[in-house]
Amino acid sequence: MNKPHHRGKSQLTIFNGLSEDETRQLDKLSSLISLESHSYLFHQHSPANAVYMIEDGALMIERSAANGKRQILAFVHPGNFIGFTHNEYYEFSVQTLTAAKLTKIPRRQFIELSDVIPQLKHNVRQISSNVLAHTMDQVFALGQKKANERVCFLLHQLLQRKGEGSTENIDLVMTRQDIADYLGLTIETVSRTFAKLKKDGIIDIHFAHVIEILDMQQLRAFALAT
Amino acid sequence: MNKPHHRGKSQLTIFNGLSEDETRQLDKLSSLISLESHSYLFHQHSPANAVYMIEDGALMIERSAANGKRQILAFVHPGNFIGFTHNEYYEFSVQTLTAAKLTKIPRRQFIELSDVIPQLKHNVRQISSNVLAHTMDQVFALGQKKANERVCFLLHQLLQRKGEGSTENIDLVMTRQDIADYLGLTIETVSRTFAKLKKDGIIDIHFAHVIEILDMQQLRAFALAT
DNA sequence: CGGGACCTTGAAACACCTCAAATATGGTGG
DNA sequence: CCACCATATTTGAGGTGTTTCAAGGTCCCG
Repeated sequence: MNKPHHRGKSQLTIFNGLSEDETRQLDKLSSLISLESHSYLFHQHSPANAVYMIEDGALMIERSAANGKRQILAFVHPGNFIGFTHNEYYEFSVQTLTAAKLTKIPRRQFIELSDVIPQLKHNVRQISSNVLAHTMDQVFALGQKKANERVCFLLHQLLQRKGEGSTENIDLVMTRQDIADYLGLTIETVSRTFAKLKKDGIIDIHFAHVIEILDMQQLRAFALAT
Repeated sequence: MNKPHHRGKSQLTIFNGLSEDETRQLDKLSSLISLESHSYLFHQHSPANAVYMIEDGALMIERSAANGKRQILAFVHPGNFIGFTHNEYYEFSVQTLTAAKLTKIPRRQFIELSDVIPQLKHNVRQISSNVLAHTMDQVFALGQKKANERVCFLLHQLLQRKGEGSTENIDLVMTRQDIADYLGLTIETVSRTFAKLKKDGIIDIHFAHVIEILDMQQLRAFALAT
């Protein structure tokens, strides 16, 4: 494929620090795929045949249970690397929140390549460490934080993947239900918590999906509380 | 070191499938350390200089916050491999629940060795996958399960590391507070939940720390609920 | 046998959930 | 471009599970 890969500002991607030749080797394995909004990239328990890098759009990683309960494990964005595992089957599903474009790389071949390109191996390890760290953060949030702290935790995460920029607006591409399933709350509690944060002057809600941070200091205090 | 390594029945350890020579190479890097009960192996944010394999005893992985809140990330047992990271600093503390013996291996040298021994590399990857899977299970439990389901979730986990044996007794080496901090509950809720499970005939409580499973089917139903 | 730490139990408060209804939003066809 | 519709969000009222605060009981170890 010849399309340029997404490269975030200072964000870590699998392409970081690769030589042109190494990048070419990866490119030879790659294909670009497009997905519609609210479609599945793959499902839990399906064979883990490929890894993906997000070029454009937003997706969420989810785990569902027989009784219909659903836990969102992460919201992912351009530059993120997903589907990497050493198990035979995926342990979660990945669903698009918007139309999306992804680079697809056969998993076996990707692993073989990462075994011979030290920089690529290093990147993969770094990303894997970050994924685990992110998941541990979520455990802490779900185990120890109150509803308002959890919502701020999410807003803070969404802010961080933009630059350390000013009090920008946050565009929430996910529904309240998605947020609830990420934070272990109900949709009503999420909605009420947003309302309370607005009343307290910490955020403003321009539209349901456009949030402005008014008091960054307080937001961070809630987000990092505990 | 010449002490034999712990090898669980079918449990995956870093030593799985290594040749005698490869095992010897690891042994040359290893030292055996002993820790008293309720002492720290290392603290969050300290330099990640070594990885460890548990030979004997029980420990817990914890993450603490400034305000005193604490989240237990895992209870670990003989055969488990801990401290492996590609970050410069540990992201959690490890504390002993009992007196413990561990094999200590310098992290840098361990990583170098795992780069040249395919089987060791494979084992490390497998273990890392398991750690992430375990953490995702915990996210699901904390986000979606009720108190009784969470307690059964823990009991079920503790049962699994013994054989698929019969209705054995479980020896809880951790305190009710540790359990509470693992499951995102309070100590009183944990205590009341145990009482309720006993009243419902699902478990029996011989001593506070010796639990017998009476109704395995119901326990699993609760543990895996959702 | 005594003392401290841990565990259990009770009662009341509270955060969050459930159920229900009203309102807002965003996409679509006329 | 607007009106309409389906869907998503907000808000209200009441219920429930979990927490908080407090007291009593149990266990273990010296």
